[in-house]
Amino acid sequence: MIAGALPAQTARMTNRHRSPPRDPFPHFVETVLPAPSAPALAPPLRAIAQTVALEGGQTFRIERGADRFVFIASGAAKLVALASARREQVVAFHFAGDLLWIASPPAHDYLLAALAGTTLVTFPATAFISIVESDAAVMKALFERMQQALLRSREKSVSLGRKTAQERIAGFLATMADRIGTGDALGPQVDLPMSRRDIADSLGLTIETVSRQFSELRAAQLIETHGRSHVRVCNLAGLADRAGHARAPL
Amino acid sequence: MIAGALPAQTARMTNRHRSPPRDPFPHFVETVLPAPSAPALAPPLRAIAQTVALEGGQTFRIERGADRFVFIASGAAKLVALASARREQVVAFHFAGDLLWIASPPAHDYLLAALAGTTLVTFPATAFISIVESDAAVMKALFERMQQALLRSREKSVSLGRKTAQERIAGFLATMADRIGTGDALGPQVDLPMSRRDIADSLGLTIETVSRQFSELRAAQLIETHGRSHVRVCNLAGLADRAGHARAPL
DNA sequence: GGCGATCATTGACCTGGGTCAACCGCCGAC
DNA sequence: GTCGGCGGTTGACCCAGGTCAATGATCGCC
Repeated sequence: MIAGALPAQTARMTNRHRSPPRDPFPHFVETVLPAPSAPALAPPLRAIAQTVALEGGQTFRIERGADRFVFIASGAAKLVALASARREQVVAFHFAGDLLWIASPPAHDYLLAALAGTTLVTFPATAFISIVESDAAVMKALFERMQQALLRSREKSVSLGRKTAQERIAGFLATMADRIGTGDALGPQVDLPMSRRDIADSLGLTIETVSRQFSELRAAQLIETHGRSHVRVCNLAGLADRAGHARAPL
Repeated sequence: MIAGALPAQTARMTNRHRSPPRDPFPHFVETVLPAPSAPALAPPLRAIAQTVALEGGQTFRIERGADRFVFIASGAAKLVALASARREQVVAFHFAGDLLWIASPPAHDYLLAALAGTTLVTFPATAFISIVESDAAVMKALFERMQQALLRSREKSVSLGRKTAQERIAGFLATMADRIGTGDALGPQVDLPMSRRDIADSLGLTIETVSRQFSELRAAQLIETHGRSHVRVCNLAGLADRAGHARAPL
């Protein structure tokens, strides 16, 4: 079940920031379980929990038919659907604090790949549900997380189905500024944990197109980039504008 | 909240099959509520339920900030995100028996449009949840429906992000054969309730491309069509093959 | 049964972004 | 510091599918 490294990538993945192996389970409890529910549910959940530490580039594969819940205690990861040999679709990015659910899919295989050092707490879905199902508050919390995932996925459908390359990139950067940006909302900074390839695979584009659009947004003074991953958003409104998030007036 | 007709469409929408206005609420109860939960929950749910009958082409719009659950008692509908003036993305098709949840979206407006005569039972989301949240079995059932919606949405992302026009159409037809097909699995027949435009808006294509791909699949003997909406799948395996549903070997 | 509007199909052409290829520059290793 | 390699950028070209336009098929209506 665990973490075969993608062939080409491991060599250079160093353990620069090897953090002390602190138990991530309490973090899961306080993030996911409403306070009143925690004491009763934490012990049985801990009994079925598995903790996985991934280095950047390593993957967590879901075998066919074995649904799992995965809590991201730290780090960042991409959820990838394998359409075929050289066609991967990044279905979602997930960051520390996210809880996701990966199912046995009808049409494609999925895998979760760490973008950097990442710690996961995972549970078999059926056992997880049967522990938690009697607790309405937890089910409601789960439910709301799934709603959010569904909403994000639908927004992605709009992006993939009806937007130009520039709109997708602008929307992507605006979303990232919102989800993992630092600094004030007027000039947020983002340290992108994913490569250009990951961005391309998420937005249904190629790395070349991603790169060209970054260059255009840079030329238009909407963003500044430093190094491969650091982006400073100079004009968030302008960016959102180019993202084509048009609502019906009023 | 209700059913403004899309401007251009109402004129010809006739009430050919005007069915007697049977109360759809019991259908909701038996489809969505597990039997043991029904007696306790049905009355309070009925108190907040609104029944809506739509003719083909009429829409049910969700106003900003008012999440609703919608049960489709009969008929068929498309859930549309309004990307902008002439860019609509059909985010999902739904058929009788489906329960969906429509939220106040962050970036786009959504609306539900009937593809034919359709009966809905709708509930304000917050009130609905607070009634059912104490019932683990119902929450679990809701949860599973949302999982399925999420899975479908992710599959749509793969389709929109990484598939060719022909793969999208083949996959669409295979899915429709599965969801609303009649007859044996070897030669299922489908009566498509949606127009070519709806299909195009769902798959991120244009009507012309949809039409061309239908023609190609017809020429390849994979399907036969009669009239606008009737499709007979002659070779489901071949269709699935062209859908590019490549799983990793094994 | 025939009319007419709308939807679907087909063809000709065009373009956004994919593909292929060359180069650059960041970053970790030593 | 300098070296090497990978990831990113840039340019030239091409093609799947979008656009524009004209014709044909359905189907509700009278």
